[in-house]
Amino acid sequence: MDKVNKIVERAKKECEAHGAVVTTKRVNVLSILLLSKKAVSAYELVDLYEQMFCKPIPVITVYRVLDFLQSKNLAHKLETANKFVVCTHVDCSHEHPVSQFLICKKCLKVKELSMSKPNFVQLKHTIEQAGFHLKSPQLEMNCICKACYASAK
Amino acid sequence: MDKVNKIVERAKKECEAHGAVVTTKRVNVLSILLLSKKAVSAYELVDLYEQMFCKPIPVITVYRVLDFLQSKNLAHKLETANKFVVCTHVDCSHEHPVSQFLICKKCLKVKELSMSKPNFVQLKHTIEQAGFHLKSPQLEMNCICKACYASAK
DNA sequence: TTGTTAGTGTAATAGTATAACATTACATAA
DNA sequence: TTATGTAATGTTATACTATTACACTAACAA
Repeated sequence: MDKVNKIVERAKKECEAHGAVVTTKRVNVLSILLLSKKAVSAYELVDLYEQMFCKPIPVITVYRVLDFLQSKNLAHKLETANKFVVCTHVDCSHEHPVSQFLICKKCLKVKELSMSKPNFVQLKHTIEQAGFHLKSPQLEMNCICKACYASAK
Repeated sequence: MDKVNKIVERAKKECEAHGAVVTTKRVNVLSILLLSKKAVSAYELVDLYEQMFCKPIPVITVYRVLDFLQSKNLAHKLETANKFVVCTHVDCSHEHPVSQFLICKKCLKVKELSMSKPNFVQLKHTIEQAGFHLKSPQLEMNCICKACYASAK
């Protein structure tokens, strides 16, 4: 719990540095994401919020908080899973890189990697050649984690 | 229309070669996908089906047909859009490659590229290093097509 | 004080997907 | 032919994901 508080503190500072208002709900939702070992849906966040903070939260508010967190690069939406994760780079201030998410489709554990610059340049080039412009480079890989792979045998 | 029929004929042969039963509904849904210039949702398929064939089709049947088409590599689901497209490699019989989908988030036009073998090997290696196994290598890129990009100015 | 804005709440609804169970069509064995 | 099994399809209901429209509140500025 202490660990989480520390990370939340850091996130708060990030927020303030970006001119963002840090409300209780935003901190609480972020805390849940930080505590979660896996990607969670908006409706799961509603349930977890009530469990952890003994207060109900409407799902629309969760979506709005998630939008806010995403706009500050504190969280990501996994489009292939319709679930959300905290940004693992929340504790570093440098420019946000291209993310590659390895998503275990069994347990929803997620690992966020960064793409190398050369790879990114190459990718972008390929896309331009095909007549498209890359909008938001976020790659999601349909994976199985070691643990699930082992237990599936 | 003739062109579509030809492609459907080819798909039929593909199906039969794979030991698949080719029903009217499957052909019809495939035809709609072939005719569509963009990715379509299951419910859009329900509407288009009724328009084109003057017969209602339950959405569950559409989902089942889509599952079938996907299992035969005749169609793909775009996970980031919850929409479906015909496989552009439907007319070649070789082993199915890794697909990279460039998806225009404005008009839903989709281009399906194949990943080079070296890139795939590298990707796979990276993923293994991170403690995951790649399950189905399908990459979806959040893009804007040239036409939409130009008209957005 | 009044006005403005950001944040949040209430209620309804749109859009995506599947579960559970019933029925039909067709092939094949008895 | 009849029985039987299997694949395909249909009916109904429901779960899950996301947003719209409008109302309310608090904090701050003019």
